[in-house]
Amino acid sequence: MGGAAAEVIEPEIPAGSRIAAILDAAEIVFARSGFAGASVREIAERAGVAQALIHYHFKTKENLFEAMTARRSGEINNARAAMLDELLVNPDTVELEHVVEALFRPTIEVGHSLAEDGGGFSRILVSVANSSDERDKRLAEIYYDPIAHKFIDALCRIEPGLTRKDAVWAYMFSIGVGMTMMARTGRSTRLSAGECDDSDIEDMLSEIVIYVCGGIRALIGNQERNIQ
Amino acid sequence: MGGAAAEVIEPEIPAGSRIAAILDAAEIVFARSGFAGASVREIAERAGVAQALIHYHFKTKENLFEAMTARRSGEINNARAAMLDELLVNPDTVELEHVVEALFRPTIEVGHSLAEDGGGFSRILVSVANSSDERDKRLAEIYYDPIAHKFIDALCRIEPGLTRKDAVWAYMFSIGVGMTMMARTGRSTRLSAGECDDSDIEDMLSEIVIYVCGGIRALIGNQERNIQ
DNA sequence: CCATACTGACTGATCGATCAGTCAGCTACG
DNA sequence: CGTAGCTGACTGATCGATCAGTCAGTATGG
Repeated sequence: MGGAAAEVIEPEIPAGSRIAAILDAAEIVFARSGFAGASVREIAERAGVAQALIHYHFKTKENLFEAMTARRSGEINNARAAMLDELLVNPDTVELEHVVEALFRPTIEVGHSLAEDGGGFSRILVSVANSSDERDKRLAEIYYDPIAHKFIDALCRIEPGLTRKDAVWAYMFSIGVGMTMMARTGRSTRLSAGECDDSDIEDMLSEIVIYVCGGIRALIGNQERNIQ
Repeated sequence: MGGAAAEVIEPEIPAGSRIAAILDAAEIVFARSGFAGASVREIAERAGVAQALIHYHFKTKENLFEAMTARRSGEINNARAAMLDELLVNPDTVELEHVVEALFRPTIEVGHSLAEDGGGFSRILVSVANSSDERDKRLAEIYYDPIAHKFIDALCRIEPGLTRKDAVWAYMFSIGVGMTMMARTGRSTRLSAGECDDSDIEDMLSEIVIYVCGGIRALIGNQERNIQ
């Protein structure tokens, strides 16, 4: 019930260290089994360290989960912010498609780095974003609300016909579409008998950009209809 | 691994029975804590039965989870199919908006029946749909792929400009948008300072229909651009 | 010499599952 | 009618396994 008082963890993790090994292992295990389903023992085993070392560095399983989330979402959101800022240097030439691209591309590029099946952090991101669990909601608020506001502001700037309210809906719905991409369940492949391969990320992303931009522009159109 | 040989469970559950009480309790507990996070003990306690009774009726925790999923998804998908079939009686007058409405409305109406915060089965649906876990993927395939094919077929019929491939993408992306609605994390409310209330289901649904139809129509437009 | 990094051995709690056994109700037979 | 035989529903007690977390103690490098 703490409320607003929450701080971002970002403690400089030296690559190649045991701590990094633990976080890598945690990413794989949490991605496969979820928070409750994962065991600290398995993470320790995969990282090649004693279980007690995890508690030594991170104190609790929850802290470990947060540290792992913080590391990757830092990477992702720095890349997103950089792409967005670069676009907004010349605001008049920015197209909606560019903003949507900046929203999704960093997520898939770092999210699929680890784990043998390319699932990695993306899977964790999906479950955190969709969870009603208090822990997950808190993480979403701390690590993803700031960048969300940046993108919502950008939408309002480059599409002046969009109300603030519709911009928030547009953002939420678009993130929902992105979840389809990141969950990587193989369902689209199954439903299409192979035509829609959700492991072909480039193809999928180009379809998503078309769909999402169409959705956002429809919200603008609707607003104009309401005014007239 | 098993493969195609999977059967739909649908064993006629008498309402008011102890079995129904167990399923109701399971729905609430699984929705709040997920599969791994939920305990059979807590479900038994909430249902007011001995823990052993759950194992007597369902044998394993997994079977219980499947039975619970089967019951609600049966309800939801029967309603969806009925709405869709009624629309397709007069295929020429059907608008895309009607199909999208048929896709989402039954889900929210039965999905929010149980559980104090109105979360109920919707939350379970979200996690099953986005999970890469084998158990969840199997459930999605058995209980949701058939209705998915129906909707994809309907999209192709009423929007002839849509290729089969883009219809599958359209379906997947739209389901992704629907997840935003069903997860009910309160994030849209937070990001909009109250303007976008994700507990106001009617408002949310009307925005979703606009967005989703815009997205689908954009995929049609893109196909035409490719041909020219 | 001392702090930091690290470990093996351990704890109490909780997990899903199993067990023998109770009990109400039904059937069959004399 | 009555009672023996049987069944399905259900329970309390308890199983071994596994969980997150603790702690005393060791190794190591500046």
